[in-house]
Amino acid sequence: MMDAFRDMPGHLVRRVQQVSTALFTEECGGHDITSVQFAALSAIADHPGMDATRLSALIAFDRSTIGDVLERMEAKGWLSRHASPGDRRVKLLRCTEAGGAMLREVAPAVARVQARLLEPLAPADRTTMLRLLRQLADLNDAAPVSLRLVAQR
Amino acid sequence: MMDAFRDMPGHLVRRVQQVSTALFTEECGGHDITSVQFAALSAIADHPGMDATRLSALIAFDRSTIGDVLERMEAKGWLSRHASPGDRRVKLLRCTEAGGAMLREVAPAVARVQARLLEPLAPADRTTMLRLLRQLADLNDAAPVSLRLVAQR
DNA sequence: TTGGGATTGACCGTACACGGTCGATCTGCC
DNA sequence: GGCAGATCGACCGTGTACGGTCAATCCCAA
Repeated sequence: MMDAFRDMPGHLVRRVQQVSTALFTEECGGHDITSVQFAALSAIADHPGMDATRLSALIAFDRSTIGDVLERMEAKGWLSRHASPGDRRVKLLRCTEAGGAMLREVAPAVARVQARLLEPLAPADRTTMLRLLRQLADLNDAAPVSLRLVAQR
Repeated sequence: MMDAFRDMPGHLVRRVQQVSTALFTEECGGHDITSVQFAALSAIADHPGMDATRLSALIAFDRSTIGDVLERMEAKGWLSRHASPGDRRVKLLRCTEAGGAMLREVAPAVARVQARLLEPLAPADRTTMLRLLRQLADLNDAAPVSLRLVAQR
C-alpha cells in the first residue's frame, strides 16, 4: 500500500489546518496577530471579566499554553489582567480599547479567511463540511484530558 | 454575534486537529512515536533513498522543521542518513530494521485512530468527509510558500 | 571556464500544543 | 476550626510550525 497515510483522515485534517493557518497569515499577517490570538481576544471581548481557565475551555486551548499567549497579547496592549477581588488566585481578563480596535480592524480579513478556506468546495458541500466539522469537534470524549476535565464541570 | 468564532471553519478545523492528535496519543502514546513521525517513517519506508526536501514535499512538512524530526528519529534508530554519492549536499534517508518493526507494530493502533476519528459521523458522511478534506487539502494554492515552491518543480 | 542563480541541510527566533509539577489559595466536609 | 482535596496561574520540558539566514554545493549559461 504505497503512501497509505495520504488518505488517512488524520493526515488530511493536519493538511487542512496548514491551509487554514497559511490563509490567516496571508490575510492578517500585517497586523501582528495569529488565529489563536484572534480567537482569544474575541472570546474575552464577548465575556469580560473571565479568567484564563474558563477562556481555555471556551476556545479549546491548552491551559499550559494560554499563559504565554495572554502575556504576548497583554504586551501588545490588547488586554488587561487584574486580580479578582473575591479570589486571590484568579486574574480577570478584559479587552482594552486597543484590543477592541484590533478586533474591528481584522474582522473583514478573518471573514475572508473563512470564505477562502471553503471556497474550493461546491456551495452545497460547504454547509455539509461545516456540519461534519462541528460534529467531530464537539466530541469532547476525544478531547485532551486537560480540556475534558474542565468541560465536565 | 456572541462567540462568532465558534462556527468559523478555521476554528473547527483546529479543534478537529486536536481530537486527532489526542486520539493518536491515546492509541500510540506508549510507543514513543508522534503522528508526524509516523507519517515521515511511513513515507521513507515507501521511498527508500529519498532526501529530506522531497520528503517534506511528500508529507506536507515544513522544511525548517523536518531536520529536527529526522534527528529525533535517527536517535531512536528508526532511520539512517548517509551522504549521497552523486550530490554532496544531499543526505539520503533509509528506514532501518527497527524502523520497519515500529511501523508494523503501530499499524493497528494507527488504523484505530482513523476509525475512531470519523466514528461519530454517519457511515455515509464518513465518505463525504474524506472527499471534502481531500478537496481542501489538495489546494496547494493555499499551501505555505515553502511547500508551494517545492511542489511547482 | 567562470560566475550567478538555485538547491540542500543546518541553524535561529518566535508561536503553539500538551503533559506534567509547584506554590498559593479556596472550598467543602468532618 | 481545621484539614484534605480541588483549583488557579506560573513554570518546565519536549515536539511541532513556519519564516528567515547561512555556508556548501550544484548547475546552467555566457
